[in-house]
Amino acid sequence: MKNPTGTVLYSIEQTIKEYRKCSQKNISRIVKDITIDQTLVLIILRNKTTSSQKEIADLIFKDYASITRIIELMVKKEFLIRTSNEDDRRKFTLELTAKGEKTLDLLTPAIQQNRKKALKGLSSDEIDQLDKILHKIISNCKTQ
Amino acid sequence: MKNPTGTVLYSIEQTIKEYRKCSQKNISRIVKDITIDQTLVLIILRNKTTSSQKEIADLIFKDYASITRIIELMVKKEFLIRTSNEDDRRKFTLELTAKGEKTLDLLTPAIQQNRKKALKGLSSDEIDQLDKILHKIISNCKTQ
DNA sequence: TCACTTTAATTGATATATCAACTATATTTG
DNA sequence: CAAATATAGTTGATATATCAATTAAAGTGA
Repeated sequence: MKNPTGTVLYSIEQTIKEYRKCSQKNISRIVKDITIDQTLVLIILRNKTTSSQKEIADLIFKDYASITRIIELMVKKEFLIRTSNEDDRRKFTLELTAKGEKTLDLLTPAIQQNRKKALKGLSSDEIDQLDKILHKIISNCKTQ
Repeated sequence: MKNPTGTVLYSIEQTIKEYRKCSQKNISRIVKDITIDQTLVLIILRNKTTSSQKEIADLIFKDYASITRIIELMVKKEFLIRTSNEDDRRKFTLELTAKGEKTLDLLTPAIQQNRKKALKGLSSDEIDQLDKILHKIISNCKTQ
């Protein structure tokens, strides 16, 4: 393997890119006009309808600015309804529309299949090991 | 740890994001006006001045369209010189300018430090393990 | 209560990601 | 050789990433 950096960090980047590419392809087969990031937002909001944009951003490691624009698109495409939160008028309440629900239902099998496919042949021991090492790297990067 | 997907794939994404954020911050301290992707292109071109845009794209998993635009910016900022290749006139030859060389020299210690910091406390055994598992995932994603 | 600080979200600017359509040049094949 | 095909790169459109500056609403403390 030619690796211009000579570090495993390069493999991490390669992995996530391959996974995203493959996931997007499978999702697009079923629903055109939705991205995997938008799908992830649907997943988050289905479980917890009270999420604010900040909570979503923190949950999926995105900038608030990115979330603003993703949500905006999803509202325009009628996957979501955004209403201002009366308890805290800086916030919004985000909910799936019927179309959003239906879309997520349609995509759920593909999403599960994508994950299963990516992790095929890995023992739960290997996955635990992987997660542990990754979190060590995350913590290293965070300590400044 | 709250993980909305419940899979390690989420940790992979988180890891690369933290690493990129941390790397960009340290690079920006030294050279303003350069991105980590541009830095990576400098690194690649220093080792092998004959690289075409396609070769660079394949090496760092980027779309040809992305490379076109990254190179364009780097030429504009005078990090690179782009000349058309007489052997194959579809291609270009890319070379670092003196400014590109100097910039990379300036950044090299920070780049090495970033990598070292991210992987601090990991045994070479763990790193091998990590790389092996990641390549299994990559290969899973590629087999369609 | 009023000034100060913090928080949630937005906006503008710029960089990158991705897909599709396209141009120009090379290569292959009948 | 001519037609078909493949390759290298570009361009347009749209989505996301990131930073900095800004707005509006809460929260805090004297």
